[in-house]
Amino acid sequence: MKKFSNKTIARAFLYIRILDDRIQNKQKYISSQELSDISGLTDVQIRKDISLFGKVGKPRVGYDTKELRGFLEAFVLKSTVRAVLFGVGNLGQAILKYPGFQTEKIKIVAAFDKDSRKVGKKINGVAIYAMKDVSRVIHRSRAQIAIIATPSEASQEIAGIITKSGLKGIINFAPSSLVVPKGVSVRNIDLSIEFLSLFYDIHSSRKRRKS
Amino acid sequence: MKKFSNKTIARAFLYIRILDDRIQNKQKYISSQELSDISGLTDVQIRKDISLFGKVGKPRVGYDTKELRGFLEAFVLKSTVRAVLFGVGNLGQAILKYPGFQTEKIKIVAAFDKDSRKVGKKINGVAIYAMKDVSRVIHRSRAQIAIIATPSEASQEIAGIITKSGLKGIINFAPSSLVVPKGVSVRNIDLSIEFLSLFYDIHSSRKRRKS
DNA sequence: AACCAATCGTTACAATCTTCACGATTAAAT
DNA sequence: ATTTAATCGTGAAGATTGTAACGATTGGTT
Repeated sequence: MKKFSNKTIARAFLYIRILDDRIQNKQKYISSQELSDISGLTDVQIRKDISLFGKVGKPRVGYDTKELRGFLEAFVLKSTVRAVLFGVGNLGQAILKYPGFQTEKIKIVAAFDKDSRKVGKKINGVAIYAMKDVSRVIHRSRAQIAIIATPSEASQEIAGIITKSGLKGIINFAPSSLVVPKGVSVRNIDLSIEFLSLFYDIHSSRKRRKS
Repeated sequence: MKKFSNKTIARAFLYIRILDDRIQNKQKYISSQELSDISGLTDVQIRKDISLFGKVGKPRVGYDTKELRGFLEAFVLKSTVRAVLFGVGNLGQAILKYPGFQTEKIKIVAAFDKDSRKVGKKINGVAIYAMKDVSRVIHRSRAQIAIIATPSEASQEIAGIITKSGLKGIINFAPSSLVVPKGVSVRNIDLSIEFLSLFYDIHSSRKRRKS
């Protein structure tokens, strides 16, 4: 399979979202310039990204919104992503209700929590299970990635459970670094670091750039 | 002021957090190798990052944990960050209770919500105000950055209110791109994109790297 | 005192990512 | 039919980021 960089892929998803919005508004074509205005990226970068996947734009016109949407999707969005969630506190519940997942091909198929009062309930249609059922539920639901939204103290232990169950991808919201076996991908989403680096950005540089 | 790259700064915050943990455990020294094992970054990168700030390591011993902590902090963490939050739904409440903020120098000083039933309440010690009071509360609280945790539809309008109030930094959790004046920094935290790109990562490349 | 091993700091190198410059293409106007 | 203007696609240059190699320093060992 041809390999595209992480950054290109992340931008491709952004383009797809913008395209979905324009398709809904019955817009037939969109130029790299317009995509640039919306996304904050440069028009050249957008053309370059898209051209990595293939030639699909029409000179003088731009890109056919539906065609480009389908084109990008074929490369990056082959199937629905099924995820399981660990930790149904505020953050976990926020994730279960996250609006971006409704339209995207992301489905949270099960949740787990230590609190026995939560077990057996459903939130936004997703059932909450006890920790002892993790392995069984993961296999039965054919989950592909896991989300850790527990307190930091529990995150490493849960990462172990997750990898033992065979999952190869983890999104970690706990402010901790996880040790995982080779072959497992981790994305750390660290709110503190986002805050602090934004703050640093504001204070250090007066001539601003887009993030 | 000397300028460091965003990536270096983000890693510096990560080092600080690791150091805090080790300082709590009374560990006196730490090597770049140990930092590497914990963080997943290479030891060379760590030494290089740290050396950008200055010479502070001791050959054959490593870095004095407290000294390095203080050293990094002096460069990147000059003062407490005061933030206001827009939208007190699940995500907003998760942010208000986010454990990473307790120890870090991040303080959420006020929250806003359209829902009049929420206005006047407090969550985790943070008062919730009505939207009409935004400007007044921002100025009185001397907030520096804003967090958008509202539905997407509202995010652009709120970004306008925020920038009119003079804030220069926005963290946007809504799956939308914001148009802001020059001089305002935006960090988009887009959960869909994180999920999808992790999923792509798992499927495309079999020879894995750390993220 | 001399040696050894661990560790930092740094220069040079490599890889990745972005921007630039410009030719190619095509719809519309005349 | 010709011209024009908008837009794409892309090879080359430039910028940024990460890696490797290795000398310099120092605590411990003999």
